[in-house]
Amino acid sequence: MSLNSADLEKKIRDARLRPTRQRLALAELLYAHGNRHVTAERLHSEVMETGVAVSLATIYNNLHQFTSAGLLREVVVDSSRSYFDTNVTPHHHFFHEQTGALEDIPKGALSVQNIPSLPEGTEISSVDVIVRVTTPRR
Amino acid sequence: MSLNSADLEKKIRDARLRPTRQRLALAELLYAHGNRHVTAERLHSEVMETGVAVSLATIYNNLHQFTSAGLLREVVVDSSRSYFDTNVTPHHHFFHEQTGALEDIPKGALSVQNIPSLPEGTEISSVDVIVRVTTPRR
DNA sequence: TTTCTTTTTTAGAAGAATTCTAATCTATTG
DNA sequence: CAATAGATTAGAATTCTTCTAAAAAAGAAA
Repeated sequence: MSLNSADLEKKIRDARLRPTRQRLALAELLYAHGNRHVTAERLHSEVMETGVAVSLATIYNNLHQFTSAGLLREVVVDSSRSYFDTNVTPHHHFFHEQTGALEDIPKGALSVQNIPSLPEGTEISSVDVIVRVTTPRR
Repeated sequence: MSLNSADLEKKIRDARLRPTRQRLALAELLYAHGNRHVTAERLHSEVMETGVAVSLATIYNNLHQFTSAGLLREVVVDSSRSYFDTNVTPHHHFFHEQTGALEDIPKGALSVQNIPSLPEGTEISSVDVIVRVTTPRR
């Protein structure tokens, strides 16, 4: 759950990336305190607050590199921005349509059954379930 | 399945919208020949091909107005563009990650079970399942 | 019809998220 | 250290979408 600097550096090295100041700062925010769902903008403002200057281009570069390396998973819930999830094990999501909050649905509970035959010549890459919720007004 | 001009005009009027030349042209493309999944750009180029000039702003306006009126449903599968589905009954989708093709999963087959308790104070707005598929190389 | 009101369309500007570019900088290797 | 491969950066560019304000078209009323 809680990774120290050495763990974070190993995680980055294992992904065949160099442990730069910027990457370590991002990894700290992403992995040092449990699972998270972040947008590029959110991560950018968080890292700036820590005092480590990281350009937005670097945020995007690293979100994508981490995703390719299997350290992050992109979750598509909103057509206007991308969310990245540090929990890369198979699981689904609650998405609050008003607040934009994304929350994991614990693995095991929800199940998807009877997926019909796939389009000719294809194989499943993933099955994503989004339970969209709202707070009803009164 | 196949709607004629009178049907299309009624559909538009029932949504309390005026049957303008542009709306009729869009409705024709969307509803006259079975269910479809379209992006704004695709619909724009299709309508231009028919010879009816419709600005992109109008395409977006109408996709949203149709969606609010329950004539279309927005399907979020790709963070870079919006897809609109003319099938507004509850159902799920196959999404081909390489081609961008979106395909309905017939209702009835697939089922989602054991949705755990919702975040405090919320209610379900919709449950969306996307089965992402790929064509394996070779 | 003619006129009046409301809705719709439009071009183009503006906005937001993301990607690109090409120069500079840094981590690693020898 | 020096060389080099990889990383970061500012800012420009791109893409998709929304906004703006003015002109056009539709519906209602007389």
